[in-house]
Amino acid sequence: MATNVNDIAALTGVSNATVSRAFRQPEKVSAKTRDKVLAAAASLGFTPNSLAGNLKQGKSNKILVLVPDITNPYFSPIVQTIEKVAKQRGYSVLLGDTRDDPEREDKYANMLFAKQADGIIINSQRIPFNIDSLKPPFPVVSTSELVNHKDIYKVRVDNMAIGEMATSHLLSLGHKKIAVISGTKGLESCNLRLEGYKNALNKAGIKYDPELVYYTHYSAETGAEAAKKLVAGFTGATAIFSFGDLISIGILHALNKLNYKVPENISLVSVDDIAIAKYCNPPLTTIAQPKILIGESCANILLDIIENKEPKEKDRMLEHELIIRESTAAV
Amino acid sequence: MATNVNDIAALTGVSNATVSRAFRQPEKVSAKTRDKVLAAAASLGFTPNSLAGNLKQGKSNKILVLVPDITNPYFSPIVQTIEKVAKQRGYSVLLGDTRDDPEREDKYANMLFAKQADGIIINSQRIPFNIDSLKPPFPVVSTSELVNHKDIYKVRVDNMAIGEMATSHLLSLGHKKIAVISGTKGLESCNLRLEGYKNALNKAGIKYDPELVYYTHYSAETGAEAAKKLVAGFTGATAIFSFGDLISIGILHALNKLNYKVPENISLVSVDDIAIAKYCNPPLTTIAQPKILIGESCANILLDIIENKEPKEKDRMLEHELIIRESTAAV
DNA sequence: GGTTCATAATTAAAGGATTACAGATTTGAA
DNA sequence: TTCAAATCTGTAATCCTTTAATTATGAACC
Repeated sequence: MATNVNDIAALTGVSNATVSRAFRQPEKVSAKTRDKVLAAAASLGFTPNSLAGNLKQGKSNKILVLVPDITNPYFSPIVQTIEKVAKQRGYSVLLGDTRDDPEREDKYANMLFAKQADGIIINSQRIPFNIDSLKPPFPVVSTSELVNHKDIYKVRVDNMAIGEMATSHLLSLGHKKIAVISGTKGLESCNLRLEGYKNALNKAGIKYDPELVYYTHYSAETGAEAAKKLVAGFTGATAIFSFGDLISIGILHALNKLNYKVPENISLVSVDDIAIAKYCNPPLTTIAQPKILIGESCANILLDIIENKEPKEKDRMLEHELIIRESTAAV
Repeated sequence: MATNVNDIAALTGVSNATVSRAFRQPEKVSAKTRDKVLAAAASLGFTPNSLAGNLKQGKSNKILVLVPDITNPYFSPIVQTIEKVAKQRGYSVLLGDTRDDPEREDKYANMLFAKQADGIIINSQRIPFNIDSLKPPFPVVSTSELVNHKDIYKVRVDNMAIGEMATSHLLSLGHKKIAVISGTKGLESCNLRLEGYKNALNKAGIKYDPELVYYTHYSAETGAEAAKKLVAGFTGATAIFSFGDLISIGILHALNKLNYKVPENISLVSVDDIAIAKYCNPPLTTIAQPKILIGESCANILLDIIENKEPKEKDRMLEHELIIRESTAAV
């Protein structure tokens, strides 16, 4: 059973170099030789061992994609797009589902140093390694703000503007008491969205009331809990700005159980525009994040870095968009 | 800048073999030497190059997971679980999102032959390579029926029983005219579920009516279209058995637009129990597939094969369960 | 002190493809 | 026909780690 280029070389009477070239740089081999080699390889079921090639070339042709939760319909299309672009450009995707566990993040990051991945796309707040141990340009792209890392390539969205846009939409419908159900406390994106909320309130001459802000996590389950608390709080809010569609799905569920009608009794706007947002009952008004574009940009920028094509922008800010559906209405 | 074991060896005055062992089999190195080596490596930021190790050992420590659509909330938890188990057992996951495209499937399968992955988990109908080019036990696990491949390890669910269970549930509520909205035509799982539907009908003495069967795809969008067609068909069905929760979400949306109330006007049961099924409006009655268990089994079986621990069962059938929520009611 | 065993460390040979460089052959022009 | 240029092929070094086989070290005991 043929196992390597030498066997094929022996069999076809050419050198191992030629066999290798027949696979990797076919244009450098005469048609006749190439056909002969490829035919012999095919007949013996031989495929060049990429591990050897990877070692020799010092390159794995793989990129690592870290997400906190692949199950979250916000992240999955991003990963899907990254995979698509990567494959087009000749790379494979290693998936690291970190669950926001620093230990797992660290372990995955180590694959970069062990040369198992040529670069990494990080969809969480942390950079799980000392950036100085790499020499620039770092093969790293992050989708977070990372205010302390000006030297890292980023693809992101203007979270402050998003907060302002969502709030303004509710204000324009006449809402004055707007509750916030935020994502995980402490996330920079959440801070910024809240900042935007305050700005919009401020411009409308409405005083910010911290009592109206609830913190939860990016899941339907915790969103439902937050909604229950909100209702129990008797705040008199006529609208809710939730920081994620998944949270909104939980809110919708809880509100429904409590016989609150959306949008008749209370309006709901959120962020993400995940695939099922338009199929909710009622369909969600939400601020769409350009998930496909985010994925494409992350992948292309990272691969450009890896291939020494300096990407244009170091900090790419992508457009968001308000999608008005049926979960918001005038007071 | 230190780049390999030899550098560390020179620096610490031991041999490269000892450096290697300090990392891979630390128990075989005296504590003193180990500490010295590891300290030197740490101070120089050295991590052994896994590509070289992989080559030498003829093993990549990676597994390939093929899914038609990572965005589908049925697949994402399976992948998430596989990733978790794999990491625990020392493997990384390469993600292949195939979109049911045979060309992409083939390309990915080739990674197995190029030694870039030690095994593969396939969540689609096809085995995208000639199984005979591998020698048993094949490092392949499939979640499909694959009736023509008795020699492949499988982890699956009893789709016929599922079809029967869903239908029986509706029958027990007094429904007599039950429409089916199936997944993609031709999928073996769909055939079997339909078979189960027929069996249940048969036992209840109800004649099977092919006019009541609609084919669509596993997405909310196409599910909604199918529902519209169904309503336009004036079949008089009082219940729908949809083959996936995602389809049901589309159905719910369409029905809602058409002012049909679920379950008052029409009952709806489906399959999967995806995470948001219980947060739908109304919450979906559905037959849960054991997604976590499927993921765990796939991963453990595959890794057992890879590590030459013969797995117990070649064809593991996992339990499904009817979860009664609020989308079904008595006629 | 001299032996005997463990234990620890070293030597040196893979593992399989890639590629710079050199040598060979063909092509095309004169 | 001849020679330069272009194209193709071969040689051999290299990528870096792992590990079988071997040797060195040291502890324990008589």
